[in-house]
Amino acid sequence: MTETRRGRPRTPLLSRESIVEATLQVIDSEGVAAVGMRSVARALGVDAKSLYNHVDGKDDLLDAVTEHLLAGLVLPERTGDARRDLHAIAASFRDQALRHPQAAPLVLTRQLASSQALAPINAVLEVLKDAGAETGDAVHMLRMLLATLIGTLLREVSAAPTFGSNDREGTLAASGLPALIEAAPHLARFDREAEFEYAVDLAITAVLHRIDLRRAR
Amino acid sequence: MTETRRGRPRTPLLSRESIVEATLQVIDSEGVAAVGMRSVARALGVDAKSLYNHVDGKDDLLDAVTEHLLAGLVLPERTGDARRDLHAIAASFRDQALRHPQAAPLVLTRQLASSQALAPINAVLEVLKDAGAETGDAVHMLRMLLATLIGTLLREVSAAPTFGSNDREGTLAASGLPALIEAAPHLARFDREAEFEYAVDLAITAVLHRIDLRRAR
DNA sequence: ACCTGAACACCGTTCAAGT
DNA sequence: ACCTGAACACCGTTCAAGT
Repeated sequence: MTETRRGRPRTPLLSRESIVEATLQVIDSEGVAAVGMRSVARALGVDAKSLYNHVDGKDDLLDAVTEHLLAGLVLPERTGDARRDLHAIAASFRDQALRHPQAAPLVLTRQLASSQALAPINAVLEVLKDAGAETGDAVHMLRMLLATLIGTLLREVSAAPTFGSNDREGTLAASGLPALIEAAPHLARFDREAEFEYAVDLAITAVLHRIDLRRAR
Repeated sequence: MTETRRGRPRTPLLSRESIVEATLQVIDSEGVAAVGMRSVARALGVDAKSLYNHVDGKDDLLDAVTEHLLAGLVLPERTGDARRDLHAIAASFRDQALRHPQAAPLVLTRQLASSQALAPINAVLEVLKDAGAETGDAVHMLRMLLATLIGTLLREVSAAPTFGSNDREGTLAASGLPALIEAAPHLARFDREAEFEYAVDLAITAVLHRIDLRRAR
């Protein structure tokens, strides 16, 4: 009966964006394992069920966070030097992934068909193509570069097993494995930045080298 | 008072080993997300709380599964050919990881100081050293190889974003990104075995090439 | 359109029993 | 030594309200 009654508008308390930001707060302060409908809602001073008006569920929430992070990636200007350009793309991906270190596993691990994820892919393909790679090869190279990048970063945020960093040397020394014992001092130290540079540089070198080989027929 | 009374021995229903095996059954049939104290106990016809007599909690249970899988890795015989040997180690790692495809993320992702994990590390270091790598370099190379291996396998079991496989070409075509559109047909196909060979071979080639460079001073 | 109360079917884990 | 009943403090999610 009173359908025409224009009630107070009441600006909405929540939005997908504000929920994503609150989730990032939870992740930054308590880790990704602490993310839940209830914890995120608490950070917003709201009931957990309210989130369902803006988000499809927990899984969709985590997708939204991942997408948000990927969207923040800033692609570097092309310089014309393939090595420099690939390096710059990798570096900006790393920068973005490490802006919220606790959230990194999301970005590195979640399968996302999102358009946000496509821009960096396109950028890498462009560089490879201009460097002389045939399209089919470029895709294989892209995948190899991505694998190295992801594997390296996963390790850096220490969610992957590479057995170094704070492995106490004792375990290694007690292993009875000679090559391991000899390398123990090196395995015990881990310079994140240097390790990233090393792995990415090696991968890029390999790719560019292979392009040259193919071009020479 | 009746302490001397030797009651029926009653062979225990559970063991750490049997629990691990039941967990693998759950993982194989319902995925790693379905693992829980209750689901594993159900597979054993036992109450969930009983598991706590053999396992420290859910996290320790998953560690035990990871360790069990790593322990099953069979290292190949050395042939003297570094390339062949590295390839064989990578292949046996992949074989083991794919024996329980749903469990692969565990093996690829869980930080484990376990001695089970050390044997393959030692094997790679040995090959690199015999190929002429200085110990410090060998550790960097090991980490790079591992990163590529893990990144590739994560993608293969489709827990990592590389944007191919069943990405419908439509999304790519609609992206408006030229290099992506051109590569769409290649991005849409993904031969697991071939992709693995390609990435691992590229990484191994890069490492062996760098060893040669260093040896030449 | 957006938020919540009541409610449901789950979790992992502790601890005091029981045998 | 090993297993469980009772119990606790959690989960994600649905649905029928309320405004």
